[in-house]
Amino acid sequence: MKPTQDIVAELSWRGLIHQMTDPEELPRLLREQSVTLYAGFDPTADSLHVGHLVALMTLRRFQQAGHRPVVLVGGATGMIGDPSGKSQERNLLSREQLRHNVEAIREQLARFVDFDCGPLSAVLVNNYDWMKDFTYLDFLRDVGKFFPVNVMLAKESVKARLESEAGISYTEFSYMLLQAYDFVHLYDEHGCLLQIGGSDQWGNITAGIDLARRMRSVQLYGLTCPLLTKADGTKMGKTEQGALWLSPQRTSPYRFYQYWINVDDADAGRCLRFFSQLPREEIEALDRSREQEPQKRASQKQLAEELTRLVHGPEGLQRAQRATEIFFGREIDQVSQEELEEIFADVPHAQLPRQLLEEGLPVVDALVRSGLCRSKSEARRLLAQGGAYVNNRRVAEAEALLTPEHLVTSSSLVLRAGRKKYAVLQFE
RNA sequence: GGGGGGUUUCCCGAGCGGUCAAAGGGGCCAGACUGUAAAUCUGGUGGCUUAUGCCUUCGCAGGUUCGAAUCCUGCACCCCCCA
Repeated sequence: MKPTQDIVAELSWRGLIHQMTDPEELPRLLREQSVTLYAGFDPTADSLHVGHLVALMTLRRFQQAGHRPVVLVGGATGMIGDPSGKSQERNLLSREQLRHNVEAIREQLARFVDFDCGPLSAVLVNNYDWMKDFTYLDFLRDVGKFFPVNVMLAKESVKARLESEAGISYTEFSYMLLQAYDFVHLYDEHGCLLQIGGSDQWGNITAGIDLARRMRSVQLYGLTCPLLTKADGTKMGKTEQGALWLSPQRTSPYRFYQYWINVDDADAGRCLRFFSQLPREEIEALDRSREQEPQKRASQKQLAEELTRLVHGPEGLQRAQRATEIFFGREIDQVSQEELEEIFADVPHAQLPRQLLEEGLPVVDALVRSGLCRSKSEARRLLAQGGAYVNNRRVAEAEALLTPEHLVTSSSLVLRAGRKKYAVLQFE
């Protein structure tokens, strides 16, 4: 079977190739035949995050180009902890936790690759399945024997930790053996020839290639994607609340959407190339749009729309856009309780007795009780500086009172502090 | 073991015994400008019934004094020099 597209050329103009083994042979192979390839994801949390998105999208592109992806969930490797790119030894997760995480991640993966499309259907595997019965002695004899420690010590992931205060445990040191063996196993079981991953995975990937050569006398390949960093050098996908997660429970579709809407111009081009499905001409048209009419923010809108739809589905996107309209729109008038609940779903809510409102609740108190201000002094300051809003209408008088007239539904009203911080007050 | 220096509000850092809730910078918050951007500018940045008022805060515990972050004593931790 032939691939439908030159994947290397595609990845290349998008800037998605950091390194590959055998740059002569691999592109030719990928042009000539449909290849089975894999990428692994360790279940360190019950959701993937934006950091995983580069590899995920690349896997997706491979499938669309006519190759077959194997997605590996690291039930076994997750028990050990990958030292790559980590400056500290990490705590081990419990088996319970891992099982839960594996299940959760499994569902998310289905959004990116197609598990039901004939011969190119993606395959989902868990390395716990083949590692769990591998005894320590067998592993040392069959796999460990092929790993010269001096080579292992030279790997960047290990070297960095050896030189640091934190050091590295034998457990994490052994991580690369497991990942290397995964590659060999997937070659045996699925004819997997290529492993892809982030640039920090290079050492682990080449370890697998070496192992396959020694154990099976076969030539496997590796390809890594660059790490997604911002123009200022910091990591993409970090928010004040921590990582930007793919799970709607951890990061609401609204916040996910907003993250991309707010991407810096300097980063938008790279993001589009990395994450968008748009063809080259359209992305270049967006580049021009950013130059000539930046205020339209066409790139950010495209990015936010496409990614939110992919990760949260069309309904998720719609909710995020509707919320955006309200959040950045004019005054909030009458809305139904359901609508308000939906739009402000991930905004903090506070419940107060209705009587307070009947008696007239000072805005200062409301700001504190909603959690938007930490003290009355802070609330007064906010009021004085013009940063306090009730139902998106600025309130500046320090003594202003909230009354039932301020309700936008039968029992709720919306407070805002500054540009973007909201809270819903419910009176019962 | 001997000698010296330090510990200040989120961080760095200044601080005459009263006029110190404590300079300045950073960060953070708000506002203006704008494109829900960046840069810039302005204001704010312990709490309280907003008050020429009260309370809490300057490593910890005591003391001197009308009055202490500022002086004294002890304790803890950190740094430097000599042995």
